[in-house]
Amino acid sequence: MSGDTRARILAEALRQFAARGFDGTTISSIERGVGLAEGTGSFYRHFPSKRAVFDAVVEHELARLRAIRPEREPRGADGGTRPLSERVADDLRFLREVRPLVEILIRERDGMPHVAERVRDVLVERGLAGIAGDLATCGERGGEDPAAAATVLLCATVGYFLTTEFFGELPGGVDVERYAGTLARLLGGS
Amino acid sequence: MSGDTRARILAEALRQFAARGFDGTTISSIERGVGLAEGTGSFYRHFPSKRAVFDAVVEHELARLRAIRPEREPRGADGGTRPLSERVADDLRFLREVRPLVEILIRERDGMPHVAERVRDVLVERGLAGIAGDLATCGERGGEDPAAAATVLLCATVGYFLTTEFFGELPGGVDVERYAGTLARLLGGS
DNA sequence: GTCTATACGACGATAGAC
DNA sequence: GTCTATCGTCGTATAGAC
Repeated sequence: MSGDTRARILAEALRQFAARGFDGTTISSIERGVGLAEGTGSFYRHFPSKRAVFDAVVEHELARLRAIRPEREPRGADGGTRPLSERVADDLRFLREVRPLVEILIRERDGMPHVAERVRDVLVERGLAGIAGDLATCGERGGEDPAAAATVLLCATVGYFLTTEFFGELPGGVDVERYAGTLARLLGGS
Repeated sequence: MSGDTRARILAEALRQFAARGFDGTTISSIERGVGLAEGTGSFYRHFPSKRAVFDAVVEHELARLRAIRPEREPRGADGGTRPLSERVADDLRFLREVRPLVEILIRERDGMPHVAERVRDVLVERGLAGIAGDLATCGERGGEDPAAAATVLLCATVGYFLTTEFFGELPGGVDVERYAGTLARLLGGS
């Protein structure tokens, strides 16, 4: 039960960094969160510094997200191209998993530009490439400017996620399925 | 030159709160930013506490944004309905003005839920209502679900803003005009 | 591996001279 | 209205007993 204290610190630190930021999180509050006595330096038996646990949290999250990122243009045997609306719904589910790291990135992106770049790589770069592929393999109209249409698809997806997560429920209460369906329809997919 | 120290503190505090957050901003750094000697309590001759200047900054920004928010469904004499793409570009220009307050809101939204609600009102609520009006007055197709189409328009606009501001340049380098034009075309507007 | 105790610095805030 | 000086508190981190 005590051998995995390091892992419990990692999970607790992720929660607190995402909720209250780096400065708003204290060693004492992490200790309390994992059941250690507050104010004692027991934390330091597992990590050498606050910054060290922060870096470890980011690395751990990046590795986890790379593992669960939805596959684009599946190379599997089925080969069937799923409707665009289902792919948008996939992306929105994936974005929910990314939320803690995005929360950390938004608060702490100054002073950690390398992390910003790696998150950007996982989310934006691969997202756009995959979305452009979606539009192509679906054979849908991208209009006269398919590259810009792919950008619209990406921004509309990320925008729905950020707006609902950071500003609360959307007016009109458009849920994920309805949103994904409408977006796909506007882009010409089913 | 010294009578407006209070106003200079307000402007400097806005900059620092947006760039480094509430905790990351110190009274000393504000004093230094406005030319006062660092570490002296001169700040306190103008505001009673750090929290007080924070609240004043938020109020000041909210008032400024309400004043410059782009008018929807103009009641002016011209009466001409501008193309949807120009309205999207208007919104994106407005969002650039909102950036400091959004930056503050994203970092500090816990512990100031009333502010989150007021910003949400200025941006999302009125934004959606105005956008729905845009779609209606433009007489464009919203597809089979005009309300959801309006939500897509809003999220695509906010998403472009947040993605470029927080994650840097978009891959493919789609600029504002190209993005606004493509988005309007997909929604059926010119 | 967890505790007691503490050193050290940073920051918010106040008192009071000028 | 700005400065000098200082108090109190909190947070990171370390030393060392158990």
